[in-house]
Amino acid sequence: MKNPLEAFVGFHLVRTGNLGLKALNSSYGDLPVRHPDVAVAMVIHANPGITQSSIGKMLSIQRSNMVPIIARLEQRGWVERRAGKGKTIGLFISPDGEKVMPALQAASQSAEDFIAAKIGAEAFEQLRAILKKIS
Amino acid sequence: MKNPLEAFVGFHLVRTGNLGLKALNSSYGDLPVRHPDVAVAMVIHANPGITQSSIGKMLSIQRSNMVPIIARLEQRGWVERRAGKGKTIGLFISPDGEKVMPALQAASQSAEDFIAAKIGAEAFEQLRAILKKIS
DNA sequence: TATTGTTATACTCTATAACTATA
DNA sequence: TATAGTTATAGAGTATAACAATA
Repeated sequence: MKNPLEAFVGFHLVRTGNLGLKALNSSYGDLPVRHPDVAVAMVIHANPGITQSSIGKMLSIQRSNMVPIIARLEQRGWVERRAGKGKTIGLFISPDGEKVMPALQAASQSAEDFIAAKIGAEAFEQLRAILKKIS
Repeated sequence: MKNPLEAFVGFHLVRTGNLGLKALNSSYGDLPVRHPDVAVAMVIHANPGITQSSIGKMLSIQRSNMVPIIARLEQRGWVERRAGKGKTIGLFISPDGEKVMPALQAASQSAEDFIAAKIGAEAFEQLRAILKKIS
């Protein structure tokens, strides 16, 4: 049976995007997070005091869709909000958040390993370089 | 501002997958289709008489999620169903479907061009080769 | 028992519009 | 005006369970 979609990068991107999604979310195991939560936590961790809007721009997440993500992270006590200029709110990883960050990093890394094992180390590195070019 | 996710292929895949999704769906313009419809139509076109289940396996779409896709294609008169062995139903592109296939192909190709323009022809070909390796 | 088609449903993620508050 | 945060809502896509029909 022929798969005519193999020639189309667009369709491939959609499918492999879903593969990445499943790899990431299954890697979290019992951790009560989804992949956007982890991504946002990592960005806050690397940029203490960053605002929701800035994170949204960095990760291509709409402002409105940032709200429930931050709310979850705050509710778990992993992220703190401190008033900034105007209506802005600075975001910081809390002490409890610092404790869980290594687990989040390790889980994300295991998803990386899963993908690398699936396509081979060489293709994996090429893929990383190209995707980096896109964003 | 640092973006720690640039190091993670998994997150990249999710984001670029969404990029591919938007590129594809916006390329269809006035055509009353979404990207799964086009993908399925292309597979039927390349494999006359194929069953829903086989398409689902090829494209990683659940059996249950194939139902509304086929229903839409049939309702538009682009796809015909003919009884096969047992409970199986063979799928075929109808004459009306044949007429619209070039437009679907062209639209999908324009999405390809959009992505290629975004990352450059060289990276695009590398990307195609690697993604082909995944599926 | 295994496969196919189907229905119903829940969940995740994204998109849009509109509102308030601040500069 | 422009930006930040928020609320509400709609839509697309995926996942799961359960059922009937056929081999």
